[in-house]
Parts: sequence; structure tokens; C-alpha cells
Amino acid sequence: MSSTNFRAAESDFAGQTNFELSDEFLLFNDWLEGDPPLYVSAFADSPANPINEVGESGENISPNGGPSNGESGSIKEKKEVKERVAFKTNSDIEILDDGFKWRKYGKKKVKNSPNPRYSNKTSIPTSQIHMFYVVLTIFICDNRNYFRCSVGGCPVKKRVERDKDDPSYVITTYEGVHNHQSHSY
DNA sequence: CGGATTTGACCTGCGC
DNA sequence: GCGCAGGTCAAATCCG
Repeated sequence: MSSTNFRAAESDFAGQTNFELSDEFLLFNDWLEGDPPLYVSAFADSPANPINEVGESGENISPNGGPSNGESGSIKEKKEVKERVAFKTNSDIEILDDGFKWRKYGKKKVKNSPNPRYSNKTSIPTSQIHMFYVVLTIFICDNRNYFRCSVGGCPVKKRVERDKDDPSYVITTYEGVHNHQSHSY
């Protein structure tokens, strides 16, 4: 499953301009070889290339048709399009080891999530049912976490969140290219 | 004690 | 102009 599917995704993006395969692809490939139960797909996510998801056999399953040729569309020209790679991973854990060291710098609650989950506010007195309800109402949410590569001067950022449509999937979005090798080397 | 994480505040862009 | 949401900052806190 995984690695074949993943390589299909890789080749799918290989022809795109504005898009360069980075070390994460190779590291994820290695990681998948060791953990075959996980399903992983990859898709491009940039203003010029909204979402091109890759199916099991590598075919493009995006409703927008085939992979973009990368030419900039009508999106705001002033906004620089950084290289961005997103991984969709079927996993219970949200923080996957991709061979790089990350420093968390922010967290956001995703509003109106169709798949609400409880936050980690666990110290709720269960005897107080009313309060329990109130607290849950306030804190039901999904979180989006923001990370920066902890290597000084490296511009790479990563964003981790649950898939809105299927909470069993974790979407990890990488932005930029590392200017160094991973710590696993 | 130093590095990592948490979390509320702040900034910015966008739609109405 | 205003409100909202996404993204980032930075002080406080945690933890090895």
C-alpha cells in the first residue's frame, strides 16, 4: 500500500513548476517502509494550485481535474507562493517524526469543525453535570498547531491539523525547504 | 537552568 | 469601517 501510493504522489508533483520535492518526501518514504499500516497520500496546496489529491493508484482525484501546471492563476500576485507540501496521514497521533526537529510556536482552535473533539481540559468535576456540560460546550474544538524548524536560520514551517472531513486523518503541511539535513543523518 | 511548550494578545488580510 | 479568521509573538510555565 503506502510506499507505492506515496511514490505515485511524488511523481505526480515532479512535473510541476513552483514545486520542488524536498527531504521530507524521502524521509516519509523511509518511515512508511517501517510502518506499513498507515495510509498516506500527498497533495499540493497553494493559491495557484488549490488541492490536487492523489488516489491509491496515483490518479488525480481532485474535483478540479489534473495536476496544475504550476502557472500562477488569478490569485493575488503580491502574495509570494512558497513551496508547500501537505501530507494526509491516517493516524491516531498528530505529531509524526519526519526526521527534523520542530519547535511549536502557536496553536489555534479551528472554529465550526464538523468533527468536534474535546480539548485537554480534563480536570472537570464529573459530579457537577451542569458545569461539565458548560465546559464542554466552551472547549469543544479542533486545534491547529504551528511549528518552526528548530535549526537556527532554517525557514521551514509546518502546520498540523485534523482533516475536517475525516478526523481519523492528520493533515501535515510543510512550507519551505530545509537548508540543512535532518537530525537522523 | 536552559530549552520546549502553552496560551492570550496582537497583527494582518479579507469579505461584507 | 467593522468583524472574523488565520497566523505569529512573547511572557509565563513546564520539564528534563
